Amino acid sequence: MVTLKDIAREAGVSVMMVSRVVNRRYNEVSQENIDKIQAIIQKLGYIPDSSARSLSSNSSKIISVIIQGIDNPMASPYNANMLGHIISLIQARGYNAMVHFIDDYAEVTKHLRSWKSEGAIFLGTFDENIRQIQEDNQIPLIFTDSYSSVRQFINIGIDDYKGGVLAAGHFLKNGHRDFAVIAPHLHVSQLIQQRVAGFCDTAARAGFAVPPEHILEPYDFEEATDRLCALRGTVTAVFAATDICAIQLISLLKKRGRQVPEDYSLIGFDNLLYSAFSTPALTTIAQNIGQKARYAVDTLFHYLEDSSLPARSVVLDVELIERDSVKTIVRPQT
Amino acid sequence: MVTLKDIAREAGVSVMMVSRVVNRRYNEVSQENIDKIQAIIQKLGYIPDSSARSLSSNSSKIISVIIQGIDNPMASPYNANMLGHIISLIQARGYNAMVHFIDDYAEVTKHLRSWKSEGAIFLGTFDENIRQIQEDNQIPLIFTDSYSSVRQFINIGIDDYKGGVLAAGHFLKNGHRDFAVIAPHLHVSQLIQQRVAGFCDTAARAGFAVPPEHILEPYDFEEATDRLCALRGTVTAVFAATDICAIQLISLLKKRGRQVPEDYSLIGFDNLLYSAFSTPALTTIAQNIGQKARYAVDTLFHYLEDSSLPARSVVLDVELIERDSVKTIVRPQT
DNA sequence: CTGAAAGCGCTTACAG
DNA sequence: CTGAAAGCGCTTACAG
Repeated sequence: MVTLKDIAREAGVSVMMVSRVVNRRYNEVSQENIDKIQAIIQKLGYIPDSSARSLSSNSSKIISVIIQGIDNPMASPYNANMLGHIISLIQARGYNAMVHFIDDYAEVTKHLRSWKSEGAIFLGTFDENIRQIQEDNQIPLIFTDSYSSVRQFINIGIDDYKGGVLAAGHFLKNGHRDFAVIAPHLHVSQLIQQRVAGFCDTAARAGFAVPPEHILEPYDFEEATDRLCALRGTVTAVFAATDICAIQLISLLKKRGRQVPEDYSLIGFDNLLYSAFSTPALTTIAQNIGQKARYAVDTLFHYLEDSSLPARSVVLDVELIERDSVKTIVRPQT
Repeated sequence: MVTLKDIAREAGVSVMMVSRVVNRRYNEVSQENIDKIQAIIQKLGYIPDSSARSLSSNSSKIISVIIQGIDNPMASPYNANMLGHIISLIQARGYNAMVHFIDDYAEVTKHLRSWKSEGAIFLGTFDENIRQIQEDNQIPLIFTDSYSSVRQFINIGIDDYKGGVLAAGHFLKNGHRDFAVIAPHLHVSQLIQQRVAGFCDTAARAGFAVPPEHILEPYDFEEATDRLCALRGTVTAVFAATDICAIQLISLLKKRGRQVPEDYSLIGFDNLLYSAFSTPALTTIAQNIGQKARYAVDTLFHYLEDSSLPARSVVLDVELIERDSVKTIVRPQT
């Protein structure tokens, strides 16, 4: 292994001179030495040892991405996309990305500390543990899509409530009055709760409240589809709180002889790539995942540069993407 | 920050004693000291410094996952899934996963060396650079889905050729004779070439060779769909070398007024989650991504434990999953 | 079972 | 512009 010492010996200078050149502190070194040392670095293929650097300078150049769930959270295209963008952006800034799948929040601290992570970005629902995580780790922590009563925390999220409002509004505009909601993880995820609340509040305000038994939290999608089909009355419109849920629903309804949008109109949430390719193409609430990732990383580096800044959260906008999964019901004049 | 020294002072023992306890070398320490030291570790919330450990012991406990492409390679559900499984498995063994998106293979060495990665798993097409990467890095390197003329390299792949054979066989069995192939990255990816070769060889052997102009390498999918529709003759069956390609094709054909399977029968490759939910559900060649990830990680640790083992590659099996995207053509007896 | 010494490869802080 | 010294927090190798 080639070390600073090797370069120094070869160049006939001190280790410090080489260190300065490696770190581009060129104004502290004569041009002659810069040239000589760089040539030798090149020749010997010197690569700095990051762990030594981390130990002595107390800066690791590591950013951790903490993802909730240990059973392949990448099966979610949303997580996969966010992670992909985040890693790209971290790299582009010359930092290294360490990824951790976490179930037990106590693991978070262990991991962040042992590698001296300079900051962390969280994907998933950490709502309950945000306070504790923050107390244990005095580095910039960027949460995404979190809702928490903690006053000071940095969150990059979207306007989930508005998404629900838009979905309900679109159904109402198209003549729908009998609604159902399919909301995975409803009881644990405030994000899902917000989407559902936006939807239900809007429907109720228009005089068409969603009965509680029409709000389904799937145990699995097969079972939820059965429950949906078994609902009394004549539900014509279904709001699925995630696209993954919506896409599977289309296929499962089809298996039961029901068509979207003929039998059920459907609106999803997220605007994943596949939503455009389903049949029918899915009308959905779009969020811009690339933008969200960029905000998360930019915000993190913002705090890395100035840790005294006040905690500032970001709420990104959402919009309705109209495709083919909502049918218009023409009602007789009353 | 709490260090070994702090624990040692508090316990009235040497730093070495604490180090032994931390590393569970219990047979080298009296029970009395074990108990005392563990209690203090607990009380002070000691977390070992990984960079110090890496520097002094020359073992980092880091495994790098190198993924080809810098423009969000996670947009590919295949990559996302593999990465997810791989990270889970690396973690489960008490190692840390560092993820790097790479375009320039020279970056690989820089990254692996600077963090003293103990091993690496590669996703993507590194075929051309495998030899160089291996020469530069004397650690276990596990490639996936690679084809290379390098004699000694470890690859975890699937039987891509057989996948093509199965697809062609299924079409033939269902009465198809006029074929087209859509193969993204055909000219750069030997993996795709294998799939196509298996398909074309089988068709040709049955007397229904695929004309070269029927083998389409898409620039983008819109354009490829146009080219497919414009083909002379009466193509009835299309082999898409990836599911992503197949799913988009279904939707793009529909926009042009052509139905799958009525106008074109279609077989994909990979059996991604969404293949089951497309309309029609996609007949495809299945590979087991979880299994492939497991082999990759198991093989890596195998070599970590005994670096003298000979390079051994693994070829996993594939199978045809019949769904609804292939129609049977009944031909008049001749 | 226990501990003092040296060293991993780098940076910080200082003196010149 | 240059370099000698000390130290980051741990482990290795050795002596007892």
